[in-house]
Amino acid sequence: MSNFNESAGKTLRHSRGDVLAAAMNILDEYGLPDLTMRRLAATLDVQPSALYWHFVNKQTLLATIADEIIDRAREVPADLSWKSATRAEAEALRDALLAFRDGAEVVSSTLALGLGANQAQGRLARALQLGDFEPATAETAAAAILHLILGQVWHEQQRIQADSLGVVSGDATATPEQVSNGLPSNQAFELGITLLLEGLEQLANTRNNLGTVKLD
Amino acid sequence: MSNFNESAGKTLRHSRGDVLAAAMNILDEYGLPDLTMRRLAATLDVQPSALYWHFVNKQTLLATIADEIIDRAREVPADLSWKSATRAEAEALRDALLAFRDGAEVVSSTLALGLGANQAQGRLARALQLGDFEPATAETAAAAILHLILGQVWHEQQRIQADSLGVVSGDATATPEQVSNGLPSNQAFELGITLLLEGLEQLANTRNNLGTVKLD
DNA sequence: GGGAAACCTGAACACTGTTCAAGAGCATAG
DNA sequence: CTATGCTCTTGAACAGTGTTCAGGTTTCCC
Repeated sequence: MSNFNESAGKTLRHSRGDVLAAAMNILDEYGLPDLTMRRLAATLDVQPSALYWHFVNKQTLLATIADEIIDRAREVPADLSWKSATRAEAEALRDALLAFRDGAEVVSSTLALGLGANQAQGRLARALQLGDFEPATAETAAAAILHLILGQVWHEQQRIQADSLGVVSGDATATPEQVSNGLPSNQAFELGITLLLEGLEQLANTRNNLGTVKLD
Repeated sequence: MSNFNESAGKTLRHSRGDVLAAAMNILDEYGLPDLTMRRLAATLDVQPSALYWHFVNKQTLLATIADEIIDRAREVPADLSWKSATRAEAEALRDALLAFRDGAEVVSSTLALGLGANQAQGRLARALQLGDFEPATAETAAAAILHLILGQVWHEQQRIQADSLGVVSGDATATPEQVSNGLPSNQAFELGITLLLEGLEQLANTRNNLGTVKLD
């Protein structure tokens, strides 16, 4: 039999973590549409059916990836006000999503299917609890912030990919920052959560001063 | 040859509008996963390839559906303040999304791909312009509101479908309103846009009083 | 009637996720 | 040192997806 294994390929018998890592590598390098079970199996030198021993579904694979993506969001300082803490959590979450190609879409989908990625909302809600909001209010506001972040980053990552391809948008040499006459992504994100945080502070004030809240 | 056409089936030669209508019917009755080109063709008594004369892609079909969904959003009164007008537009948009099964997911996807559904953001931005916000600010705030609506309605419609199936969530006879200890959908939506609108009003005030805006 | 445009057929291509019986590889116990 | 059992993989197939294309109809209009 051949004795020297050239090209360093055949590493037999992978673990669930190996499959997850390989999947996240494909996702980050080639994007979500290229993350197919057959391709994933090929990079592991394995038949596609072998993957189903580690993950019962492709959906649970994606959910695990989503959990891992948001698990990598950095910790925020513990001695912040509710407002700064919430903003810091939001920024950490945004960065975590941006750190992975198509990260927002993956997390969005699995969150919409109710599978995973609850930790994101949990962290935001915990930061909000530092203010004296009712639990249901904090949880709902956290969901709102999360939806805002996911929508914006999804949009942003889509445009990154569209720009990487040769998609010309009408005029040649279009201003790279504002495609649809809005603010650039960073400022758009900052504006969004600032608006929500200001709104929440207003809510806290009226609650403390009047005891009841009057909307609009 | 047979002379009486029984079972009232064969209506030959459809138009683009027919295909669109049939597709929207499948979407509303059976959901997005069941909206396949083969099934659509079958309901029209046509081969799948025939559909590609009317729509070059399935994606453009979905984009057209998305446009149609938000086109059906009701008009809002013209004599409102920027705040009431924006809220009214947001509610009209939400209702339009809820009126169609998986409406939020369809609009979300096609909007993320930059294909259509810009009218939604346009209407929100136009309402915001009634306040004296800078155009870029109004456009960005409109995008934020849109993302919030899409995220919440997507989540809501997902749960509607999950509840229609036999998905039990831990405890039997779980409270039908709040699954993850947040507010019910209507109030969650109301809270979300109220926060954004209050934040915007605060922004307008500080701008008018100080000439410059200080965040956080 | 003739010509052009609108619309459709039939068959294939290149994929996708998923299932299943069967078989290797490897550790632990007798 | 063989045997039992668990972990992981094979190979082949199934049922489904969006899409293409050359060649036919049917319908409208001059």
